[in-house]
Amino acid sequence: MGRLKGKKDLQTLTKHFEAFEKGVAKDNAAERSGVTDRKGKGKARSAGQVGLGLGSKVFDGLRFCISPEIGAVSKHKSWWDIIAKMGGTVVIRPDTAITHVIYDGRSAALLARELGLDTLSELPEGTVCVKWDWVVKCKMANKVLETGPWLSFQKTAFNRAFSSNAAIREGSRMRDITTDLLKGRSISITKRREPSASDSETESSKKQRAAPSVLERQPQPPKPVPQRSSEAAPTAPADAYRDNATTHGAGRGPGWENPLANKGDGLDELISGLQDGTIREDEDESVKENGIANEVADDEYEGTNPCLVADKFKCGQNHDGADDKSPNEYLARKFEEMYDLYQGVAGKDFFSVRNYRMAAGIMRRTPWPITKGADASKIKGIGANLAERWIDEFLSGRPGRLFYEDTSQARAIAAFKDIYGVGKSQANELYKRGARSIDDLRADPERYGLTSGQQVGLELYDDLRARIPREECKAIYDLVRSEAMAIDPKLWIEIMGSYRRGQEASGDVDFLITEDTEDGGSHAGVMGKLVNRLRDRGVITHELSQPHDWRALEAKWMGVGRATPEGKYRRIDILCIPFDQWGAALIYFTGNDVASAPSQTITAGRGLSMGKGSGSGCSGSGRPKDRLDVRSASLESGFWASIGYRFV
DNA sequence: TGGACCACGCATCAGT
DNA sequence: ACTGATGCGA
DNA sequence: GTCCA
Repeated sequence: MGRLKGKKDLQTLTKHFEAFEKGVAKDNAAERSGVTDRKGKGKARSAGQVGLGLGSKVFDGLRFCISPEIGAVSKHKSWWDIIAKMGGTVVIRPDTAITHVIYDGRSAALLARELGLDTLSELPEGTVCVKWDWVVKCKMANKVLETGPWLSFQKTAFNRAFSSNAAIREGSRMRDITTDLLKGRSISITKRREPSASDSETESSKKQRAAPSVLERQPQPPKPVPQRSSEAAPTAPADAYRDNATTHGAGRGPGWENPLANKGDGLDELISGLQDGTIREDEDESVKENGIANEVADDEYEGTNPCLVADKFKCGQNHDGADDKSPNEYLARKFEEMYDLYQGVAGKDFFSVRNYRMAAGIMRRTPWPITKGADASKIKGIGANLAERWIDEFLSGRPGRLFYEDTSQARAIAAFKDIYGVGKSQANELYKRGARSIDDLRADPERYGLTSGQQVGLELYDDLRARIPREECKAIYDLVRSEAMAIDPKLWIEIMGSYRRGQEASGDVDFLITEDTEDGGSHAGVMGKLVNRLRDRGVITHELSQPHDWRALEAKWMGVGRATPEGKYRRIDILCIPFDQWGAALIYFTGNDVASAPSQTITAGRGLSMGKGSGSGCSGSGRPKDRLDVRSASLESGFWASIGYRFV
């Protein structure tokens, strides 16, 4: 009887709560400035005002934790409101300053779990668990009543454990609000997870984890195509394709040779050029951002990096080795540490984390030694926050916030994030809900409300995490291609990703499919047939996402399959694209970290965008950026040249 | 002070 | 049933 | 997180 159906509930409620907190802050401000008539509308409010009279803060100094409950958003809202009106403070997660917990349920173990604690003994000493009724009575009496009759749990095991276990709390890392006022910081409970008696009592009857969502549903049968060809592609006016057609017909550019006729197409050569040792496959993220950072830094300090473009994506630049050139290597590493650490941490927004990474690049590229934060804040990209809060702390040499981060938590969350379908947000949520290992999740999947896709990810955790040997990619490719050919021999189908980059192993296998429209052909509808056939052959075993429109020229399918019934399960993506995007898509979806990631970045930096939007120049929308349709192949070579990027 | 900064398609879900 | 927001992968 | 209107 999960009171908490899923993590979504908590998230939703949290959102409401944040809104509520804002409202309270505003109200307080308004009160201070003498505005008494607030535009509140709940009956709870007026009742409270009537009952209390002005300035009567019955709950002044008390701090309440109300555990989230599903399907009760409005109830909680009114509860918060009432307590706030009575002068109390409301929090949604327990901290070291709470005085009361509102709980109407029946089991201490349940409550502990809902609070994200291992046991209630982690609550601050003296915390009282009371039923909501107590608040109501207090409100009516206009004073704080004895809690006796309204205790959530009568004097029993809980209360005993409570008082006798005070010492344990030393180890608990429940948020100490006296030292940690940081907003958004997640509460970390690192006490070893010891299943309590009540845990097993309430959980043992759980049924086996839900079966992985094996395919049972067939894609819809093909329908007649209303639209006739890619000319009608919605992404750009027909004019935009004129040029493409030319290049198209010529078929000169890299990636334009028909793979059927010519297995190794032009891009392969380009790719091989990429691999000549200066480029490391796994550099990914930091590379592109360093690119920006370099640019930024270079603006400020000309001459430090004479060969800007050339250097930018040569990831050969030492990342971890001694970089003697930089007097600020120490700081750079610290920021890289921060980036690694916070990347998986909820509560840090995308841009903040990205800036840590940028800061690392800036540090490394700043030619003069930074000795204090104030110096650094002069640099574009380093603001007051980074300078004062972080750089000064790093330079002080004292263990700072970074030092105190909980690595066991980080490790658990990192493991969760490796589950397909579980990202930063969910990984943190799972931890909050008490999970500490993959086995915890497997032992009781229902408790965590995993989606079907996530269940597949959990079920196939090891397989999906494993790299796929090139050999096996090839085997899968052959299977897929033969089915595709059986559907329509004129299809173009190419394997993408790291396989295409010549890597020895890949994380997944993805396919790009199109068909030349020249002779009226079209690959519309192929996706469904192909998936069906592969499923029948047992190549495809699980489905993770389907295209909205199986017959669209642009469609994406994601799932799991294997080359042989004994083989490991592998992630498989299939992508259909309009024919005229083939060339660009080859580059784009080959997804080379060197080519694709920085190309987005670098174009963005130059006021261009790789979005699939309009053709060139959409000033009408007032958009600051000119749009360059990269997907139009004719622009391809010119595009890459225009941004000053060369493959070799 | 508040918005821009940011790929995009699909799944899921809150709100209505 | 529909819409908009969010999370996710890549 | 920083930067800019």
